[in-house]
Amino acid sequence: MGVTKTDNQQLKVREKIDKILLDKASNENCCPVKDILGRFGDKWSIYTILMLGRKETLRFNELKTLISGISQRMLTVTLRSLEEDGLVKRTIYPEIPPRVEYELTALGHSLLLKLLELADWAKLNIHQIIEAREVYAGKKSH
Amino acid sequence: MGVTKTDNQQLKVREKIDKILLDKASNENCCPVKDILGRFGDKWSIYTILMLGRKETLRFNELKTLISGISQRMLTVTLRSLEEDGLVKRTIYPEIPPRVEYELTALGHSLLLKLLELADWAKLNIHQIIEAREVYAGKKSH
DNA sequence: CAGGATCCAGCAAGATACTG
DNA sequence: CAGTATCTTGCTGGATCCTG
Repeated sequence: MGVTKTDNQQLKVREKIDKILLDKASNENCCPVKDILGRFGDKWSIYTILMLGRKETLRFNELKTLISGISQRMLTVTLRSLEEDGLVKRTIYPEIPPRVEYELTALGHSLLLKLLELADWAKLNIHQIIEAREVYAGKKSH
Repeated sequence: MGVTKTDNQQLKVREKIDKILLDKASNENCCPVKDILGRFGDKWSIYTILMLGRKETLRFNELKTLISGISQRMLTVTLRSLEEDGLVKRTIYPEIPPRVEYELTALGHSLLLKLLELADWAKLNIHQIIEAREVYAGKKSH
């Protein structure tokens, strides 16, 4: 034998990584992961997706109130990029005063689920990370 | 009845979101997800983690070669922040010429797995997203 | 009410030169 | 070899004013 279960897992992981890196080559200059993560790696996208996940639809100023600290411009920019990626649907009602409603698309909902999984990881390990940061800070000042 | 399976799923999702947002309140000013995502949402962290996932250990210049386009400074900064969070272990061998080896910690490996899951989502949906972008671009110029 | 346009500050990130 | 230090720049994101 000589091949443990851990070794096998390792091999699978490396295979997967290689696949992703291959995709990168086939695409222009960026692997999908990086592209996607780049999208919601910004300051507000995650909050926005989470907030939209809590209700069916939300209006612009409702979102602005829910996402504390966001500026008008950033909310507009964030919503536009999410809309552009097909994660958020924007519906304009030609009324006076104007009304615009935002909601997650099916794609947006499926991303939301993945984000929640990642959130679980984060919640599970946040203490380890914080601890590591303290250790690191301690070593630095030693 | 009147409560479909979809409704139940929706409720669970919203519950989960609420939990995350509560954590945000208990922490300083940031939910764990955002904190964590902020870390590897930058330009190079993901590549670095992926590359480190392919080998046991890697030296500074090996990494620099593997991650095409990264500058010396950015590699240093990226590795330091990953080390600070306890995702990467840095071992210095006091030789001449100096040798420094980097490897993923257990925590780093567990994050790698989650990143690969996200990568799967990205690979599965990248075409939908690209299509959405084209539709959006088409609408804009219409 | 929803958001477009503009201006500006601050930080992220690149290039270059130097060091233990 | 594996960085650090410094300078410079480009873009993110904020504030403000304006419009359909």
